[in-house]
Amino acid sequence: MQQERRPLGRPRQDHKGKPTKNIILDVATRLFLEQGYQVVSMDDVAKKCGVTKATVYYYYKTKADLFTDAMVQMMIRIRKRIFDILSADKPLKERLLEFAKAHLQATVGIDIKGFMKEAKNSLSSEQLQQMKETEDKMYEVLEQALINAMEKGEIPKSHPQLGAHSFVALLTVGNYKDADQHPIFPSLDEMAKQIVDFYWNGLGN
Amino acid sequence: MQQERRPLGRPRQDHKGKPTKNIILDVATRLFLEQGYQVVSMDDVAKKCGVTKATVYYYYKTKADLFTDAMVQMMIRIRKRIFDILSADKPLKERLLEFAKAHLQATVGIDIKGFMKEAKNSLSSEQLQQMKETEDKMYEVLEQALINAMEKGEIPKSHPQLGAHSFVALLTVGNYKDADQHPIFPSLDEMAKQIVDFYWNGLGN
Amino acid sequence: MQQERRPLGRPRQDHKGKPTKNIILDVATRLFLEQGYQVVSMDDVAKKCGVTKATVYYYYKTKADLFTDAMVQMMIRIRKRIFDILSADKPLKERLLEFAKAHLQATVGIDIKGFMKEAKNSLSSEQLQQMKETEDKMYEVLEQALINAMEKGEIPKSHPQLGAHSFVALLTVGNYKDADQHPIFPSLDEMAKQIVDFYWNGLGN
Amino acid sequence: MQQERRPLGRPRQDHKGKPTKNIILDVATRLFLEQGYQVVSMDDVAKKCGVTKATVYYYYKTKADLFTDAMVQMMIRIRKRIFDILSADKPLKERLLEFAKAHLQATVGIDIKGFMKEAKNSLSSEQLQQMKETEDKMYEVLEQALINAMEKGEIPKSHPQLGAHSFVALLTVGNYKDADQHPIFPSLDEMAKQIVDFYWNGLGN
DNA sequence: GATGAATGAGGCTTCATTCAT
DNA sequence: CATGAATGAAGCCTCATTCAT
Repeated sequence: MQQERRPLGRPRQDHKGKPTKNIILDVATRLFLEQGYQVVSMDDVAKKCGVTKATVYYYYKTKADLFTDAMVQMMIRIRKRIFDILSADKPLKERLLEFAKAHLQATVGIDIKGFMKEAKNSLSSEQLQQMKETEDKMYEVLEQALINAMEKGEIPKSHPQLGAHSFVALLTVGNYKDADQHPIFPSLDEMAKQIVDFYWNGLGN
Repeated sequence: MQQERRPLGRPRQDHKGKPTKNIILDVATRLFLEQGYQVVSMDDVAKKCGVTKATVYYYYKTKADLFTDAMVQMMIRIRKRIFDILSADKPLKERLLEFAKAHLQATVGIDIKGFMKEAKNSLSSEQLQQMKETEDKMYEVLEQALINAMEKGEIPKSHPQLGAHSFVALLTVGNYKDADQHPIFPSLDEMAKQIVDFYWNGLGN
Repeated sequence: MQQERRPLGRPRQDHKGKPTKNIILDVATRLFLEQGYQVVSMDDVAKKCGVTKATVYYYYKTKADLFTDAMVQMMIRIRKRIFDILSADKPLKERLLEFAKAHLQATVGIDIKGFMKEAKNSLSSEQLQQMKETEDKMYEVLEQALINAMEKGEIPKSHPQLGAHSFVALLTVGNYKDADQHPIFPSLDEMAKQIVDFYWNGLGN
Repeated sequence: MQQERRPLGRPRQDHKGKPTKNIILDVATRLFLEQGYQVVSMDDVAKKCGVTKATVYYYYKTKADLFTDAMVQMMIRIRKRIFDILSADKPLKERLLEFAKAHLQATVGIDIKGFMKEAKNSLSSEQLQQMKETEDKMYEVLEQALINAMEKGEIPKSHPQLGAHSFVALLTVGNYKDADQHPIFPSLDEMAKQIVDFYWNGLGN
């Protein structure tokens, strides 16, 4: 239950102690996020884990299963982190700023839509459904925070679902780099601040 | 060893009007947008075109070439459409609304970032660069419209690049559907209006 | 999308004795020698082995790998046989005669030069180097026998490397057949004798 | 992408006045000798000639035809050169030395045996026969020179066919390079001299 | 003469998946 | 638990060849 606290810096290759199934899931998550569903092969996962393909299949019946589990678990973890950040006893704007910073620091941009399009032909409808539902729950956390803020009069009443999705959509702007690899703002903090300011205006404040 | 005679060669000119190369490019564009780079096979493209794989390779030396050309040409077309819409002699907000409607009507969400991540290991750096540059030019059209509006005092001065990317990012919200396949707003027009309103506030108006 | 169930997987152990990898290597060696690198396809090899292409790739990552291993192992075997023949306690000329007979009986003419030219664009430089070195070691065995004979005064002192290569070159004459399929001498033994006599003179005896 | 750009400024090989068919044959000969039958494609030949594949097919009905013609014409040219060299009014040994030098200077080692093995599955039996016959005629020139020398008492009487083939076989030693790319003798002239000396002894002189 | 367009066949390689051990 | 061995399917790409123009 207790999520291990990640020290700052890179996650290392060091799979000591962890049960094999967890190693596989972690490695798979990272690979899928970095390269996409199709490009990552079961053998890639196995090799990075230091086991054989057959072992991966021992834990996950199909690649689609592994992918679904990886994405779902990841979204659950993200939801928890979002929840923690948004539960702090601070003004909403400050909480959103922290949310933005955390999201932009994550090396991977979580583009569920993109992943779903790529995998849509390979996943069963149950699996797609399961991912969709987990994704929805992620957004609900943010929605709820907006609803609470509206009820407390911290922000004007408006469509909370639109608000939640807009915020996450705006965050993707932070990952943009132009043809010369320059991001829109040089520092992550500046980027986060600008996005939140823009968003805050958009909410009607 | 005897060679068998086979009925090969150029079939009688089958003039349906469009040159084969264009057919291929159009079909490929559609398939790539719908399913992503990896999932679409050269054979898929060929079959949908009613030609053989070899014919596709006659016009495009590699799958990466076909993909790059498809994406670049598409972005050029989109840029033209954006330019036309934004060149109208109307208040900016109305032009943006039209932009939004047009974009949401297009069956495809143009998620260049997602495509690039998926294809990044398959494309040459020249190809990636070419796509990036074309993408930048797309955004520049919107940026320029924002700059003009700022100079005319139609909107407050702010970071036009951020503004351009934010707008496009917000549009993606329009494609969202929840686990029950419900979009955030039932009608496209309503969706577009809400997004533009939100955006308009974000610009500081 | 539903995956179909297929009856794949490891078939019941079909122990004919030789491990599959050895079968593949042996068959590949024979095919490459008979037909050359380019003409032999991985599928040819697989079919002659009674396995599928994928099985061949399970043991050899590329065709070039399979070829290199096949040629190297073969040259090592040949070197051993040459060594055995030349190690006998007999006059050099008799040993050379036996060498010649053995070589002419072998169905394959070992034309490393030819193989290398054909494969040179397909092999990595490491692979070419490995083959070259193994080839050199083959010749060294014959060189050493010549050096020993020179030291014992059995033949006049001369350039042993030239001597070794000349002998092998002369042996290729034995495989010549004219347009009517007639060899130069009707019997192998006669052919061998004539070549060795010619060679023996050439050495200056 | 546009790929026109044909009309002006093509830095192509300058095949001046020669008729197209000759250009094709010359280019094909060179390519086949350098790389072998299988590796050279009709398109390779066409491109090096500055024409299209269809043009090559206009002159040669099949690749096997082109190959056969190329090889046969080449062997005829070689036969002429051998004939010229061997017709000089000099002692046989000197003529052989010149033969050897000329052969070793030619960039390509003419290994008909190797070519035939590689092409054997692709050529018709008529084509194989034709090449064989032309090859035989090449050797006959040398045979005849040996016969004449025997009749003049310049060399002992022996089997002229064996003598001819042995000489050509020995010449291949001149092209050998070890794993470090060192030939047996550093200079071509020295190599030729050593080979001819060895051969001369072999003839029984 | 020469070419542009097209094709069927086939070659190399990868991959998800299976199953006996 | 874990793996080694195997496979069918499919994907990318090349090539000899053909034929209308």
